[in-house]
Amino acid sequence: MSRDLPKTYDPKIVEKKIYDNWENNGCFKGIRDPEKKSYSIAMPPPNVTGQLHMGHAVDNTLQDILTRFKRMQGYSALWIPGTDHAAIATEAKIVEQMRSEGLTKEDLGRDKFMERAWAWKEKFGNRIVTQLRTLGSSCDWEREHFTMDEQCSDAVLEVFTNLYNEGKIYRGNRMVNWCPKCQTSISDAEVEYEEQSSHFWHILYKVKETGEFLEIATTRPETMLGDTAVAINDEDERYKHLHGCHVILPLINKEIPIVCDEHADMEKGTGVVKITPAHDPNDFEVGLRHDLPMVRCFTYDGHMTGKEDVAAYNELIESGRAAQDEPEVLDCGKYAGMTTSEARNAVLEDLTALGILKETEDLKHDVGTCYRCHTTIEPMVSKQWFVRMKTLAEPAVKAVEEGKLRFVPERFTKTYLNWMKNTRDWCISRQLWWGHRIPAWYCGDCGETNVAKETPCKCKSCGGTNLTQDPDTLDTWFSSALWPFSILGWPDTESEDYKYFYPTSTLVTGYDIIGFWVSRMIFSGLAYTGKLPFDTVVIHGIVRDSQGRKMSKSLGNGIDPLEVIDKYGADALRFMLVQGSSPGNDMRYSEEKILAMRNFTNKIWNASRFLLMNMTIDKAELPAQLALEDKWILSKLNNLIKEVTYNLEQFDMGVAAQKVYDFMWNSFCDWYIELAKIRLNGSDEQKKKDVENVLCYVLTDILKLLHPFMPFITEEIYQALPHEEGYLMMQSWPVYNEAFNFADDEVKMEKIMETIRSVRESRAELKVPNSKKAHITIVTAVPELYAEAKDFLIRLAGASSVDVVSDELEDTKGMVSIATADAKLYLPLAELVDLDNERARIKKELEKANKEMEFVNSKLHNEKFMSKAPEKVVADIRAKEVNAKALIEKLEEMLKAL
RNA sequence: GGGAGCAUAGCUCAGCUGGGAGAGCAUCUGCCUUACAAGCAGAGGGUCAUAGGUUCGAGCCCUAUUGUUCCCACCA
Repeated sequence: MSRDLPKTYDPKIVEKKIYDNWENNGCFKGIRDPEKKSYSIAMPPPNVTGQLHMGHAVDNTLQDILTRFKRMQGYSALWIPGTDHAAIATEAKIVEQMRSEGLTKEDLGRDKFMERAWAWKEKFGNRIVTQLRTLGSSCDWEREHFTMDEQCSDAVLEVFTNLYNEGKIYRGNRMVNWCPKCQTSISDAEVEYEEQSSHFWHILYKVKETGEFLEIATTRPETMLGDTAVAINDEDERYKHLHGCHVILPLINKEIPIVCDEHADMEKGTGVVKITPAHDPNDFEVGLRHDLPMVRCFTYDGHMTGKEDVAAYNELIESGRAAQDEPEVLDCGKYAGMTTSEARNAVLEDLTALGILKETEDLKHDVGTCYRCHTTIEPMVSKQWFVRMKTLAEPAVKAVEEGKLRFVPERFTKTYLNWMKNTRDWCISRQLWWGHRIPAWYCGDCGETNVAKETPCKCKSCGGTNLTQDPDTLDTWFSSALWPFSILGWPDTESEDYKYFYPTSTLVTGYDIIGFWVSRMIFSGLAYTGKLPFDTVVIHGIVRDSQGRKMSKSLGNGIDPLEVIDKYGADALRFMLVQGSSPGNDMRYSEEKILAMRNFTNKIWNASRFLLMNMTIDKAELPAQLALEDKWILSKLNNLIKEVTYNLEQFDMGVAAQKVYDFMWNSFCDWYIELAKIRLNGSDEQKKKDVENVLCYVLTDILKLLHPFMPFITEEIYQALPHEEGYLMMQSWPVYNEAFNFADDEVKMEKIMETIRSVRESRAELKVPNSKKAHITIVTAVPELYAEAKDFLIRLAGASSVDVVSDELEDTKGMVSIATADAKLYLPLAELVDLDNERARIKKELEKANKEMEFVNSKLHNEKFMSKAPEKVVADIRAKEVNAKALIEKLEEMLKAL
C-alpha cells in the first residue's frame, strides 16, 4: 500500500534506518545457491589505522554498484569486507603513541607490545568498516575478515612453508632497502623516488703501484669507508695499464684492488667507480662477481659503525651463528657514531684538507625514500627472507597475455605486465613485531633452519631443543596477496565458500597498487590455488581536490566523505563519484558537482512525491490501452534498460549513471509527468487510472536502474510506492522487452515535441508572457498526427485552444507563423507582432533550413558517399531531405503571405 | 632512459565499435505555472592542442610536433 512522503528528503534519518533494515533482514548475505551463478568481490581491505577517505569512497561505491547490480540480475552475490593489519603503518602509529608516554618497543617487550597492538586494532580496526556502512556498502559483514585473523594467518603459514619446501623462498644476506627510521627493510615496491639536489664529488684515490691519482666521482662520499674496490671498464684504454693494480683508500689508508667490471661506464664521469658492496645495490652485484669483501660502515639506525658494532659482529662470528655471507663491520674511528649526513660533511672536510677533493659538481638526482615516512632509504646488505620471483612471475605473465584476465580499462594491462616482467626477488621479511611472524626456528646447536606451521619441539636435523624463532615478521602484502582465497577458506579447498565463490569475479582497485597488490594476488592465486583469483580487474583513478591536487594530510586539502554524507547524503556522494567519470581516470571533487547531485536526489524525491499525491492504485499494471505518450516513454525506457545494462556489464558506470540521470530528469520529469497531468487532472476516471499505472510502472523501473548508484533514496521511495513484497535491493533488474519497442510512436511523439518546442521558442523570442495564452491553428496535411497533440499544446505550449485544419488560412495578417516539416502554426498575437520582425524571424528560419538543404545535397550528390555509406546513413539523409524540403516550402509560403 | 594518460563551451568533465559536437556549473532572457526556485521555459557560447595521412565521411583510426600529468628504471 502506498503512503505519502514527507515534504523534504532527509538522508540522515532515511539512510541509517534503511541500512539497518537491510542488514537485519539478511539482504547482504552471500548465499550459496546452486541454482544461481555466483558473483563475488573481495574488498580491498582498508588499513586498520585508517579513516574513510575519498579513495575508499570511490573504491567501495564502485564495488557496491557492481554487487547490487549483479544481485538484482539474479546472481548469488557476495561482497566480502575486511581490514588489513598494515604492518609498518600500524606499528609506526603505535610506536608514536608509546613515545608520547616515554616508552619504546624494547621497554615493553614483544608480548606486551603485541597486546597493545591488538588493543589498538580492536579500538580503531572497526572504525573504518563501520564508516563503510554509511556509504551504503552491501557487504556480508558476517564474513568479515582481518589479515591477521586465524583463517588468514593459517593461509600465510601454509604458503610460507610450501614455498620454503619448494625452494621458492630463501634467506640470505642481500641488498635491501633499509629505512633507518622505521628500522626495517622494505621491498623495492615500497621505495618512492624523490628528486633532490645534491652534488657530485670528485675524489682522488692514489694508485699504489704507479703513484698516479685516479679521479672518482660519487654522490655518497660517506660510503667510501666501506669501499672494497674501485672498478674500471675492461675496454677503457685510459686505464689499461692499471689492470691488476691497487689503490689506497684515503682516510683509512687501506689497500683495495682495481677490478674490471661492466658496471664501470666509460661514458660516465671519469669512467672509474668506487665499489661499496655493503651499501649500494650495483656495487653489491659487482662485489658478488669479483668475490669482494663486504664492509658495512652504517648501523641500522643510520649512524656510522664503531667499536661496539665491531664487537657485536665478532661475537656473532665466534658464536658460529653468522652465515657465510655476513658482511664485515668497520670501526669508522673518528666518524663512528656520527649520523650518515654528519659523516658526509666530516669526510668532505677531511678530503679537502688532504687536497684530494678535486671538484664539487651540482647535481639533481632521484633519491629513494620510504613510502611510509619518507626518510631517505639506505641500501644495506642485510639478512632477509626473499621470494624467488622468476618461476612465480612467468605463469602470471602468461595468463594475462593470453587474455584470461582482463584489465578495465585495457591500458593497465601494460602497467601490470611491465611490473611482472621486471620484478626482482621479493624481500618479505620485516624487522617489525606487528605482523605474521616468520615460521622459521633456528637451531642453536647445529644452526639448522626449521620451517613449519606449528612450533617444532626439536630440530629436524640434530634433534636438539635449543630452537629460537626468527624475530621478524612478513611484509604486509604477503598476506594481502592471499586475500581473495584466504577469506574464502583456503587452504581448505573443500570449504563450501571456497568451492562456491572462488575464484572471485571482479577486483576493484586504484591504479596505484597494481604492483603492490594486484600483481601479487595474481601470481599467488595461480601458484597456490591453480586459478586466477578474479577474471576482471576494474581500475579507477584517484579523487583530487578542486584544484586538481592530490588530497593529502600535509596539504590539508582532504575532503572528508563522512562530512559530505552528513551534509548531502550518501546517495549524492556516490552519484557524484561515478556520474560522468570514466574508468581509470582521476577526477576532481567539487562543491558544485556535489550540489548538482544533491539537486538530483531532490528531483527524484519531488517527482515521486508528486506521483504519490495522485496515487490511488495499489498495484501498478500497465493498461491495455496505451496513449501515445505512454508508448513513447515505455519505448524510451525499454532502450534505456538495454543500454544501462550493457554499460554496467562493460563496467562503464559513469556512462550508465549519466543515462539514467538524463532519462529521469529530461524524459520522465520534464515531459512525461507534465503530459501525464492532462489525464490526472481530467475527469475520465479510467484514463486517470491508466496514467497512474504507467507513471508508477516507469518510476519503479527507474528506481531499479538507479538503485545500484543511489541505494537509499530509491529504496525509501520504492517502499512508499505500490510495490512487490520485500526490498527494492532484492528485486529483479529490469529486462529489455521487444514488446515495448514502439519505434513509430516514438517518432510521432518526437515530432509533436518538436512542434511544442518551436512554439515555445517563438513565444520566448517574442517575449510573450507565460500567462498570455493564445489560440493555435495548425495547418497540416497530416491532421491525424496532431489529433492527439491538442491537449499537449494547451498544457505545454501556452495554447488556449487548438484547431487542426487542412486548408491554408486565408488571412494570416497579425499572426505569428511557425513552420515545422509537417505543419504551419498560426498564433493570433496581433498586438505583439511587428511585420518586419516577423519577416526577419522567418528569414532566419529559412536560412537555417537552406543550410540544412545544402548539407543534405552535398551528401546526396556525392556518388562515393551514396555508393559506400551504409544504407541506414543514406536513409537518414534522405529523410532529412524530405523534412528540409517541406520546411523550406512552408517557410517560403509564409514569407509570401506576410 | 623506457611506458602510459590527458589536451573538447568561461570552469569541471562525458562522448560506446568513425556518420552533422554533449552534460553540470557559470552567463543572458522570461517565469514563484497547485512535485520541485535545490525549480520551469528559452538563448548565447567550441576550425574537439598543432601539422600531415587513411576514409565517401575523423573528436574518435595512423604518423609527427607541442604542452601537461603520472608510472617504471641501479645512472656511480
